[in-house]
Amino acid sequence: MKRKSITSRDVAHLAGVSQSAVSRSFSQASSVSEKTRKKVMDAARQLGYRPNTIARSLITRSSRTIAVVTYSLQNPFYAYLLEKASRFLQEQGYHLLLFFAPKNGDFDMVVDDLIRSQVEGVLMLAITLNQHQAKEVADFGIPVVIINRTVEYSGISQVGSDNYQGGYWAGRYLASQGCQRIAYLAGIPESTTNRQREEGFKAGLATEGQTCFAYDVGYYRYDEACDATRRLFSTRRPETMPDALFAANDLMAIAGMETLRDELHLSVPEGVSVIGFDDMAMSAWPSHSLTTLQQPVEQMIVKATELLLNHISHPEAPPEQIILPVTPKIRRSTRPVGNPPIYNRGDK
Amino acid sequence: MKRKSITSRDVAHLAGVSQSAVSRSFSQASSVSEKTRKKVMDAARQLGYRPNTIARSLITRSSRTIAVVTYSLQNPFYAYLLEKASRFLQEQGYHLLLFFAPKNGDFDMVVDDLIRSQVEGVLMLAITLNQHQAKEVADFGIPVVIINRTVEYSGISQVGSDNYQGGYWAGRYLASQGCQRIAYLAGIPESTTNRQREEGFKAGLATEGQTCFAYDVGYYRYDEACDATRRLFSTRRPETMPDALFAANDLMAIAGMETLRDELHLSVPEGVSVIGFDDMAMSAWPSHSLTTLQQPVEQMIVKATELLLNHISHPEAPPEQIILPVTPKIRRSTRPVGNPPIYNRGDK
DNA sequence: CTGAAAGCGCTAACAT
DNA sequence: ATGTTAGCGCTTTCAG
Repeated sequence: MKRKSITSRDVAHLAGVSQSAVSRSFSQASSVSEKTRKKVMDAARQLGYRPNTIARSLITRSSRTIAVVTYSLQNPFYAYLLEKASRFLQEQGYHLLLFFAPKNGDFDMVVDDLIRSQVEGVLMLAITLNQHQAKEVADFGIPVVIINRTVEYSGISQVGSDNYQGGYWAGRYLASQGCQRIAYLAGIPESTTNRQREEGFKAGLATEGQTCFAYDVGYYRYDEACDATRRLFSTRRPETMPDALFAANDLMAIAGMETLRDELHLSVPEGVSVIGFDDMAMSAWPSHSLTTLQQPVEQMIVKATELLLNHISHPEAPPEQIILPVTPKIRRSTRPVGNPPIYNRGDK
Repeated sequence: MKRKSITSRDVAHLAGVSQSAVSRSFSQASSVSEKTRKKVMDAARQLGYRPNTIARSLITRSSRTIAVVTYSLQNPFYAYLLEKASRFLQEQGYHLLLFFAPKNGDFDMVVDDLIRSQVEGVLMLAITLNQHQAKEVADFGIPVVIINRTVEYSGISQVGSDNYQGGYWAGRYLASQGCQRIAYLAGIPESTTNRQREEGFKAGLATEGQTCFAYDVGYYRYDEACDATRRLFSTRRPETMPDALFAANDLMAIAGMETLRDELHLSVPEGVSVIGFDDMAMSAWPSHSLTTLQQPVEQMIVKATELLLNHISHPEAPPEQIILPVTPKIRRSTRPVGNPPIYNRGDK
């Protein structure tokens, strides 16, 4: 980038005004006469001048940039969150710096990078900062809002949905429907989302006098969830085989269904009822038609971005934790109430 | 952002060295004695100092930032492209500024914003710049690489895959398999990807003496593709109903299959063969098992980012157009060769 | 190897 | 309303 750029000085020369007149002309509410502004704008157009955002940021000490940190876009739910949030922030005149959390877990570098970049705020999508990292960002005075994950550090704002309630609904619904052997397919075990969904689920089962029949871990990933499903249903004896599956997110629920149907030759919902969590767009597609707990994406984004913007303009505003309700979406991956399970495992 | 930040001056004071010594200590290959560097680093740690990237960019005239412009992440294929590209660039030490092209098509503002941001390069995912916009960016001296879309402006580098060849394969394969009435489900009609795929497709059909039996437009979107499929198959007379469908991308192909199976009660592949384009992760899932043309994502990203980085370091390097081969993935959405089509439209 | 000094391109008082 | 001046926090000559 050694290309010499056109500066406000150049424009000033050509327009025959002072350099600050140029600056003023390009800032919204500054006192410039229409005449000078016009002269400046003409000269600017002629030279192809653009104000240098970096120089402006340096002096105003505001980058108008927000960092969005995410881990993976493999899960369409997060791609959706990202797009929504980005568009919103972009409309508010912010720039978006995108960071992916490294797969190797070297998150400290990202945090460091974040801080150096002078971003005015950080939006985290389902990323857990540890204590130390969270404090580092907070101590630096950068507002952070975490979406869909929580962190044990009260200094940070978080918005998520009611995972416990969702899990509770799933557990209770399956049990009340006559499912007898209900399995749980966990996300990342130590994640708060997973823990809350799991606890809620167990509490829901308990209302019907049941406990979790089987448990495996899919780490919120498609392929891992396929494996876990195989393990969960790897028995030949019907009495040890689950007749329902609650997965901690939709991606895993769909992986479960695919594996059940295609590999294990078990039918959904006749043989096994399946419930997910999130309600991604594709969960509603006919081939999946997944019963799930819908997270209010729109609301989450609105709340999170509002919160972030508010923290930016009012640094002393106390952190908030917002929990939004989830909505059960009953589709065709669960049996209608009362129907007994039917096994029809193929023999090939 | 009125929070007063710790500057290199503060660190210099504490460490008892000059401000430039601090600067040197934080830049990789600068002549500083280990002793001074240590003093500086200690002081820096103590104060929680981070070099201000903005100030650095201003003076070095290099922001180490690349803009990624995309239109939508609704299509998982693009989410995947974005993640791959971002991670790669991030590993190269670049920051990523993410821009979404506004839905209302007001792309000029984004272009302007891009330029002001002093990004060193622009990576466009499936976004068409018009002549004027392309020139604007190029004239400013910012290298641009467009992935998976082409633009009629020779001053810009582009990397895509062989759309014509892919379309050709699809057309020829379906025709040679015995399909008689092959329909085309177009993406955005005027997009180059669509035009090339369509032309190749027709050429492929022609080798078997066929022409495109029916045509409709899905704009590369799921819901639009469902509608288009309904229109395409809205006949009662078997001889006017297509027996195969080639969609310009996987998302539409899947939409087609879903609609065919669930609404129209036509089976795939027995009643209708379906081929897509892209090979998204989910296309391989059992429930879709979509025959498609695989784009070499990994390669596309590698080539595109290499090209971009190269243009950044060698501004005079001429633009290149790279076309990568696609690979047919034959799955279960197409009939094995020779099997005659079977209609089994349900009557509900 | 290190410090002093001169800016990068812009905004924001401060005068006029 | 406009020009002048002083930096924003840093890198980079240039001396020493």
